[in-house]
Amino acid sequence: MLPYTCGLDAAADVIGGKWKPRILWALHHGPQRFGELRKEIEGVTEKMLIQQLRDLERRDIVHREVFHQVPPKVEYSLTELGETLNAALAPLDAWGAEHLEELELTRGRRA
Amino acid sequence: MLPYTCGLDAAADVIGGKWKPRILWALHHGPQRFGELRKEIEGVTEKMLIQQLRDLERRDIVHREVFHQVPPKVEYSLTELGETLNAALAPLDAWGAEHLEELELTRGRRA
DNA sequence: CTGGATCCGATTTGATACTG
DNA sequence: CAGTATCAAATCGGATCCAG
Repeated sequence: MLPYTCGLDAAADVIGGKWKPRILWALHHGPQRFGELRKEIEGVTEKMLIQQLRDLERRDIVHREVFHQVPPKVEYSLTELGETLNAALAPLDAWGAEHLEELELTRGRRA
Repeated sequence: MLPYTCGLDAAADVIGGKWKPRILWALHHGPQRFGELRKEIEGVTEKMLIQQLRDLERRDIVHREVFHQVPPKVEYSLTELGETLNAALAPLDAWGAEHLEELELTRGRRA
């Protein structure tokens, strides 16, 4: 596998995929339980959520904390690295918000 | 299809995929011909490059200018919207660059 | 040189049912 | 509640050949 060619390349690899931006965004507000994330991120299946969370955990972007209780409780939160990533993502979010309408218009059509 | 839930969501949709960030990055330096892009973006096939360029063109991120010559010449450049996107991408690039080493280390392993 | 068309395999995503 | 397992569908990426 080729090394990353620029920072953008590396960052894209971390946040790539359909759900990771949504997850990061959701965790922006503070630690969240699995079930809370599932409700907040509309349309995601348990499988995908777990898969993506595990991946972000592996990359040290999110922290997973298990509370040994009945019923079970697991909380996900941003690590320090995750916080810096989210900060770097903020301008992109602002850009998307600013151009939301035109982006909706040109969405998903295939020539 | 559900509407975008936040700006980040929308932006991710635009720059998503394996090659789009690389393309944006390459066009950062100014207008480029098709062949130049192909050389600069190591590993990309003609098909993928075309496909992604068309998509970015559709979204009004890149501009495509055809010079009716022999041999043919086509130049790609960033639109104004594309420029603003690239600007919003800059912090993300900086983040990736700053954490390049640790990101390389945790890359691509699947549990 | 630019780029369209087709075929194919790999990867990603999803629906559903099940477990501690 | 949090997570797993399995199977199937959709999408993505790449190789190759073809055309203006």
